[in-house]
Amino acid sequence: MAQIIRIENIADHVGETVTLQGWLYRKTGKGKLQFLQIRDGSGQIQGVMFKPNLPEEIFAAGKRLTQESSIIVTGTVKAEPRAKGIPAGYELDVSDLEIVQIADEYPITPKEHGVDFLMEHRHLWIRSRKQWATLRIRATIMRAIRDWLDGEGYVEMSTPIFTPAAGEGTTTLFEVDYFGEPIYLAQTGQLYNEANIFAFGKVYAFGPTFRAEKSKTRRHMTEFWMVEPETAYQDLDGLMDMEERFVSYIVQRVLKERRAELEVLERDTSALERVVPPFPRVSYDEAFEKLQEIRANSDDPELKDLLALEWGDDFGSPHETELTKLYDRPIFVYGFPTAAKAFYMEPWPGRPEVCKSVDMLAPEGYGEITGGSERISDPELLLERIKHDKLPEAAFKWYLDLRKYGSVPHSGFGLGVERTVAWICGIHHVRETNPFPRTLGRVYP
RNA sequence: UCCUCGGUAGCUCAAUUGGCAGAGCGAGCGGCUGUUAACCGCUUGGUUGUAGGUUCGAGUCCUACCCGAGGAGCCA
Repeated sequence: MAQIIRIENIADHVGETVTLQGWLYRKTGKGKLQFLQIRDGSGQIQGVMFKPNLPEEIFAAGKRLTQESSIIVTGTVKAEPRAKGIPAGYELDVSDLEIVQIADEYPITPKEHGVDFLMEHRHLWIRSRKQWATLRIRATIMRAIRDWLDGEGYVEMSTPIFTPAAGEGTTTLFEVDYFGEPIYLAQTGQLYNEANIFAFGKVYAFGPTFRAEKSKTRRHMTEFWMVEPETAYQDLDGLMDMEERFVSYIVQRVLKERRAELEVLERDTSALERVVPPFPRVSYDEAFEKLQEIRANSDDPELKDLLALEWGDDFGSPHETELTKLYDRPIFVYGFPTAAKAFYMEPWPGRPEVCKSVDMLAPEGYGEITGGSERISDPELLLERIKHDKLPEAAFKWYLDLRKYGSVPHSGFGLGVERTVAWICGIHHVRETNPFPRTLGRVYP
């Protein structure tokens, strides 16, 4: 054995003899030549075995290898411009091969498979190139999220996952038995973060969140990750400024650090290069007009039906999709009708029928990736809204307290990690952006 | 909950009017010095989602159910 290295560092070892610990991803034999596609979790490289250059038993060991067999391979690193590995441009001239285990017949072949089969084998599917690339990018996105917020002076706060039923609408909450009492898995940490900002000024929560929605679409999961920054002394305009800087940083960071993975995914990176501030800001009223226009000009009766909308309705995904088609970068839609939004959102000055809410819609049909608002800071108005929505006042006592002891304008948003990963990776369905997705009707594996 | 489509070999799919259940891939064996979804030859492969019905005969037609996919609704 030589020095053990990881494939992602292969460029530092050209001309050296090194050892790789990994798995056989694929093999092609050609008589006296064998090509082993080796992966070690950090990358992929082709190992070349030429019979006349090797002891007979080593070459024979190569022939025995099955897909996903675990192997320890020693060889000389060569620069080879035509090699397609990850990173590209390197090859390993194999001199020794140790078999750790000959893998059983592996169910996932290089050919095509259906969604159900792949989801049933998710524990193995994550080894495949595109899944591997997606999940590496996910990790980078999660790191970029923390790096940007930490760099801006935000303090990470853990908010509870066990929560009392703060309001109505428990139909979308997962109920848990808490020593005989029903409690619920958190849908958001926002209300707690509104308490946290009065102690720390700028905070964020980052973790899993749970929604018992019976949604079976490519953008829904019952368990997903969300980052929720909340900022004191920040109004709606300040919120949009912050969001566009934040999201641009994440995208540019992925472009910088995960080129090889984006290439595996065949992602059009020019669409990502354009993600720099400022993002277009479209009011609900303007968006409403645009959608009416698109609907009027459409020849497709089905689309006309899907786009039917009255002022005051929240947008569905068909509306978001049509709207984002008009732009080549993320957009903000702000000023939604108050009736369609949550009780805590600050009303628009002089126009109480709309509120200081904002969604960010990703381009290329990906739709909503963030939702946020400026929060009500006036205690009397907040109480009025709680009563208007017939929410249990007692449960919000602590929340109302926040408006009594040094209340300030403040705002925040939630960004859905899986939807963001899907957009940046150019992946159709959010289920591929989480290693073990929980969706309606599937919790295995 | 509603709409649409589907369920046949380990996988992806085919099977004409109701008439012998097939192909490719995978796997196994052999061949090949530049493959990378390799290629060539041979071998291996079936409770047609479940239950019932019609029929001389059902993968195909009928009924009910189960499961999956896409979408809608729903979704701070």
